[in-house]
Amino acid sequence: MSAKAPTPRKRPVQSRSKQTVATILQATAQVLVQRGYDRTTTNAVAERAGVSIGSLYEYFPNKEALVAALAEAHVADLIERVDSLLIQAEGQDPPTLLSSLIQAGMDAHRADPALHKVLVEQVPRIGALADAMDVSTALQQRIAVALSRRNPALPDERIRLLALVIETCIEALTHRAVLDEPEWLASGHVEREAQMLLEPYVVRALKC
Amino acid sequence: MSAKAPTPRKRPVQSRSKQTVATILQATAQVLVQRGYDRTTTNAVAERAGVSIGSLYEYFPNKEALVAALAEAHVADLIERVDSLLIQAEGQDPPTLLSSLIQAGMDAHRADPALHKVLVEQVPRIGALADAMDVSTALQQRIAVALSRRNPALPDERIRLLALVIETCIEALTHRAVLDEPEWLASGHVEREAQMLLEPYVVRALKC
Amino acid sequence: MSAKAPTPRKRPVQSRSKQTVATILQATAQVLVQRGYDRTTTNAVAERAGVSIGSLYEYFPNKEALVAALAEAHVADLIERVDSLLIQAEGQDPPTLLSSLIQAGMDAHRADPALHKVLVEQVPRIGALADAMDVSTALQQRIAVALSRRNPALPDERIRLLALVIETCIEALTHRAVLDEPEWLASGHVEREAQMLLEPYVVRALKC
Amino acid sequence: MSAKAPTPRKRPVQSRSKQTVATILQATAQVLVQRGYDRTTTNAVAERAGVSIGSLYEYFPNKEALVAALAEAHVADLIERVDSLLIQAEGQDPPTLLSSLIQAGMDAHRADPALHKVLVEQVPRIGALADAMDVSTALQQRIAVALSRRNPALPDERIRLLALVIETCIEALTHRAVLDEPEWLASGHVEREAQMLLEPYVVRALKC
DNA sequence: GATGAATGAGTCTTCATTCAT
DNA sequence: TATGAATGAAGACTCATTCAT
Repeated sequence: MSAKAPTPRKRPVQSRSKQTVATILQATAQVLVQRGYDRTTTNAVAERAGVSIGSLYEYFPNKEALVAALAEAHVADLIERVDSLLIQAEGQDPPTLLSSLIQAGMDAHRADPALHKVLVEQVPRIGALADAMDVSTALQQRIAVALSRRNPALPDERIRLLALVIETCIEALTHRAVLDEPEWLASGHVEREAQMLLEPYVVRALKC
Repeated sequence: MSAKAPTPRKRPVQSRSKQTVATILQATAQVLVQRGYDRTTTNAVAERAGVSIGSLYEYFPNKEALVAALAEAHVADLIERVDSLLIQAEGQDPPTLLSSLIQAGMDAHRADPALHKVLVEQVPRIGALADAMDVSTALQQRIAVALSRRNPALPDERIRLLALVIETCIEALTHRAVLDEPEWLASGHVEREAQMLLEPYVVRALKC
Repeated sequence: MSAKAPTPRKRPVQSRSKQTVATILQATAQVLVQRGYDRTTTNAVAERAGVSIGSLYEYFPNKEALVAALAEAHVADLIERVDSLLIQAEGQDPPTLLSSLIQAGMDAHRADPALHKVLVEQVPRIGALADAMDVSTALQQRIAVALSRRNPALPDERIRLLALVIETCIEALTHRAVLDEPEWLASGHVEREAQMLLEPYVVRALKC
Repeated sequence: MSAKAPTPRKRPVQSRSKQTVATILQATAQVLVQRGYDRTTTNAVAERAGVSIGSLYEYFPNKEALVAALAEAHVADLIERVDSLLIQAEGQDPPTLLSSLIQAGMDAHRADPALHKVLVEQVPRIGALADAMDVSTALQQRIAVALSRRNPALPDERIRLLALVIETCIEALTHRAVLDEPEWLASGHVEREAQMLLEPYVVRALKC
């Protein structure tokens, strides 16, 4: 719960170590979802993972690093999904691109919404955790690149602002749907609405 | 930080105790901004407020309630601003209404952005805190009413979905601006962009 | 919960003060029975009594004195009952005397068994409280006097030992009945048994 | 001291931790005798035991459980003594049986009278502590069995009442002697007196 | 006398982290 | 590498008691 200067720990190289790390991260996710961040203790995680608390600290220097690793994995997964959809959308027109982005955002959050909720609502965005959970910056960069390809004439700042607006709204709508209105997420209402909201905006912006 | 059965506390009635409560809440905000939620201790708050720890617990049963009271006040202030702008926008056309909403959101967050940032990023949305910080529901209801006046023919669910989209996007853009791009907030870029994004969407939706 | 050197407080002389003291003692008994000694707080007593905490401390220097006063009253009541029965038993033969003693003990404990139970089981016998709750010494003296009248030839130490045995057993049987077997108390079984136990013992002892 | 939901603690399995638990219990007894129950703090116990406060809480969830464990051990020791004497008294006549019971009671209390006094006079009979300190029930059962063997014809309720009277008186006389008149305990006076009191009663009761 | 807001020393208890085995 | 017993700093919270009004 505090911020020390953690001793750097070894990265797992052997497969057994990798397995241990994976087990610990799974346990972290489970305990996090069950108890919330504050009531998640490293001891509980170790017990759930079936490893000793000493072993846990062999791989993670402190609690923050533990949760950060989990958050990083979660974020990496999300980024990966977006990337793969962006590749498919290569060369498509702006509305289709947008649709892919929306799809990617929604899909990503459907993966483990309970974990996502805890990470968003309870994990303090501070220190290493802030960085680990910063998915927005990465997404905005990718969106900026995609937009820039559609209209290379647009000034850089304009592109960045557009990307910010698009990414912010998709993420926010997805979160709101996941957290508050799961049925609207499932029924595709939110998806459709996002498209209706963003399509005119993007199309017009790319024309200028 | 969890579900206790806290002793019910007395409500401040005399002016002396009202002053004490106000002082404690001010101190809470200061310590929260300075240290973050986790490192905020009730003892530190009491010390900062210049009252004894006992006095703090005279009025707040635990840390959670303390922060919740502060969050409630913050949220109430925001709601009040929106309400006053909505009254002014009474009878105006949709674009102007939208402009007022955006204005209200941005203004509200400009009031104490540092406190807002801590509340959003670090305070766990759990128990009493979750309720205290739920500004979205209240705002969506107000927006729904305003929209319904402009087009009473729209079905209720459609209105609610529209309100959700509008509120979510305004809040998200404001937050993103406050937290990540304060200069774009100051320069009015974000405001203009929000208007460009939402105006076509709202206008078209109200016509159906 | 500790032992300071309490400032001596004034004794109530006016009738209003006496009333207040009585009210406070009643409240003490109620809270004590409801919560047990440890969880009895002076604030709760004051609130229950309908007086301010300041007023309570006007009459009782500390928590210990408060409970001690209650215990003293309880004990005085018990002693009074025994005395009145002993006067009636004046001049009667030993079995009748014994019967009166047993009767007195049982009756006394039937008065407010719940309070009695708390005083016996939870109030720490320490400092002023130890004295306040020492009913045994007083009773043994009275019993010793009564026995001595029946057989003045018995040496003093023998008398004291007899009184100790008699008083101890009556008190213990009554307590056990009150606390564990109320139905045997109500049905008179314990009373009869005590008589059967003590009568031969007393009769024989007084003959030597 | 009330109804919490204490985290379940680990049972000591390794010899190292068994030693720790034993040390903590010893320290508890010492602090209890020195300071009394109220002024006994878990920190003081840990310090006296030479272990960290964390280690104490590793094995005992709270102060109540700590003292309860000690009381249990004390009571178990007492029961064991009675059992061993009862086995020796197997087949002996009632007066001898009675003598053994009295002997057992007195001996048991001679073991650590100071601790016994604190447990009896200051530890609140509440929650886990009430159970831990309930030696009477166990003793009465044993006495009932022994009596029943001497006269199987007696109805069960009669047996239980006899056992209650015998146990109550022996315990009370022993306590009184230990707490108030140690010299009469040492000289054997109390022992002799108890025999004189109970022998006629028991002999007569078993004949009916 | 009465009031009740304020006090703060003192406790219990947790849990991230270390280190002897 | 693994274990898990031990650590202890740190923090939440209570309640007997005081004293300004």
